Parts: sequence; structure tokens; C-alpha cells
Amino acid sequence: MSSEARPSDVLGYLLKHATMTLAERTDTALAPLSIDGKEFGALRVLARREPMSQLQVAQTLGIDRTTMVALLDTLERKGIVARHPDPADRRRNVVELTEQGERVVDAAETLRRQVEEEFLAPVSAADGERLRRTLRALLEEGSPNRQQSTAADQRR
Amino acid sequence: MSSEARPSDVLGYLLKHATMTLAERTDTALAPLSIDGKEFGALRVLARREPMSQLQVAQTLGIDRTTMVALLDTLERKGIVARHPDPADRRRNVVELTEQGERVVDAAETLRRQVEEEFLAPVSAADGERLRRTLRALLEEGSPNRQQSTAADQRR
DNA sequence: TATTGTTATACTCTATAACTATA
DNA sequence: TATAGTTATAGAGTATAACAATA
Repeated sequence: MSSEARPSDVLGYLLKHATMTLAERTDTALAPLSIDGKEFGALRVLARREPMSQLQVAQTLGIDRTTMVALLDTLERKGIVARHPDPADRRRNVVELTEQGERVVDAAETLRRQVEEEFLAPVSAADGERLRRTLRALLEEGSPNRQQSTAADQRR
Repeated sequence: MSSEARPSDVLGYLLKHATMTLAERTDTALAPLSIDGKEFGALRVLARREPMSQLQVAQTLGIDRTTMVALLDTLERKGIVARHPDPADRRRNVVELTEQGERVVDAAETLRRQVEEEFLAPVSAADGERLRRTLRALLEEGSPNRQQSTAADQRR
């Protein structure tokens, strides 16, 4: 018989609620810019890079190209991105930030950081950085900083 | 002008992907028990407690009571929970784990812990514990007494 | 009248399939 | 034939509204 774990001991619970809380606050902070966190994620892909096709953006984000269409429709209606046919391959649309889009992305980036700072305010700066570092380590899957073999490794 | 942050520096990105990865692995591990993580969440509410009504379970989970109906339909079909009208208030259904349900919950709890252990394997045990502690601190102080409020709750 | 569970319905999100225009 | 973008459609998931039984 296993002993009871309180909800707040369950890592999945903690991660999920931390994710939801931060996402909500980010959406709230971005609302004055008329974008949400998901749209900002797409904009960040476009920022400070060579122009990309819709498909490339979609693949970078891990979403379907049909989903990308609707996302870009919204952003284009807001004047944040522009689509142009690629002269070199007219099947493709090159997606670029407008001037307004650049300003929105910069403002959003500042807001995102502020939200993160506030979110992390209850813990020390060191613990905040440790959180980031630990999460990065957990997500770097095949990378070499794995430790000893675990029960899981044997099952693989 | 704000400087570029790599995706892996964005806390929301890290949290979201950590949540997704852990949830996927948990679902995979629980599959042999014919339950998923969401169902297990509901079962954990029922385990080792006084019997609760459907509404109480739903409120604890922060989901709508109509969603609860479908969730319990599934779990009841699997023989994991049973519903009885409450003799004291026959509008209510008392929800209880069956004997099989108790066994499933215990087995699932063991699996959940194994998955967590594997998930945390890339970092030291100390860092794993720090992660948990930091997340708890962020959720306690960060969002005072909000359990899992939904859009619906706010509209009410 | 209010509450609990239920059913029917709607809405959001995202994917698959099919169509178009290019290659 | 294959690919990029689009459109139409479907599916999962979850909510709101309406209803029956009970309080």
C-alpha cells in the first residue's frame, strides 16, 4: 500500500499550475498590446531573423500549417505581420513583422520579463535561476548530462 | 530595444514543456491500468477520504459538474468507482472507489512516483527537491488561495 | 425557489482532407 | 507529382443552458 501524497507534492500538479498561473498573467500583461501569449510565441520566432515562410514558422512552433493560417490571419488583421509571396518560389508566403509589429514584439518582450520577475518574486533570485536551470536540464533529453541509470533506463 | 531571449530562457516555455513531457510520460505509464493522468487526478481526490458528492469532487478539481458526469461515467464503466444516491439528500450521488478502484489507485500512485523519479533523474536529488519546493512557494504566495479557477468561475 | 445530476448544445482549439496555384 | 497555402470539416475537450428529481 502506498502512502498518501498531498496534491502539492505531486510534481505534475505543481508544474501544471505554475504553467497555468504564469500563462494567465502573461496573457493579462500582453492584453493591452492586443496579443496573447500564443501569438507572442509566434512573433518571437519571426523577430530578429531572416524572413521565414509560413510553413517554416509552423514547423518551428510545432503546430500544423492550417493552424498557422488562422494565427497569421489574426496577426495580419492587427497590422503586426505582413505576408508577401516569395519571388523565388511563389507557392510560399514570406512572413515578416511590420514596423508596428517590431514595436509590439519589443514591448511584449519587456512585459514578459516583468511578469516573470513578479512570478519569481516569492523566491530568491538564486532559486529563480536554479528553477530555470533545472527545467532546462530536464528538457534536454538526449543530452549528456544524465546521471546514473534508473529503472526507467532499463525499460527503454 | 530589448535583447533576444532564446526560447529555452523563457520560463513559460520551460514550464509548459516540462508539464507536457511529464504528463505524457505519466499517461504512458498509467495506460496499463486503463486510466490516464486526468482520471487519476480525480481518483486521488476520492482516495482515503470520506465519500464525496459529484459536485464536491468537481469543485475540488476545479472542473464543471457536467464534465464530472462524463468523467465518472467512464470510471464507473471501468469498475473503478461506484455512484450511490445519498440517503440523506437524494439529489446527491455519493462517489466511492470500488475495491478494484482502490487497487488501481495504489498501483497508479506507485507508477506516478516512478515516473517522477525518472523525470528528475537528469538532475541531482537536491535539485529535484529544490524544484518542488520552489514551485510550491510560487503557487502558495503567487496565487493566494486560487485553486484552479476557470473562466467560468470568474464569470459567476 | 434552489440545488444536484443529467442531457443537449455550443464553443474553442487543433488536426485531417480536399482544393488551388505553383513548382 | 509534389509542395505551400487555403478552406471545409471533424474531433477532442470543456463549457453553458435547459430539464428532472429532490430539497
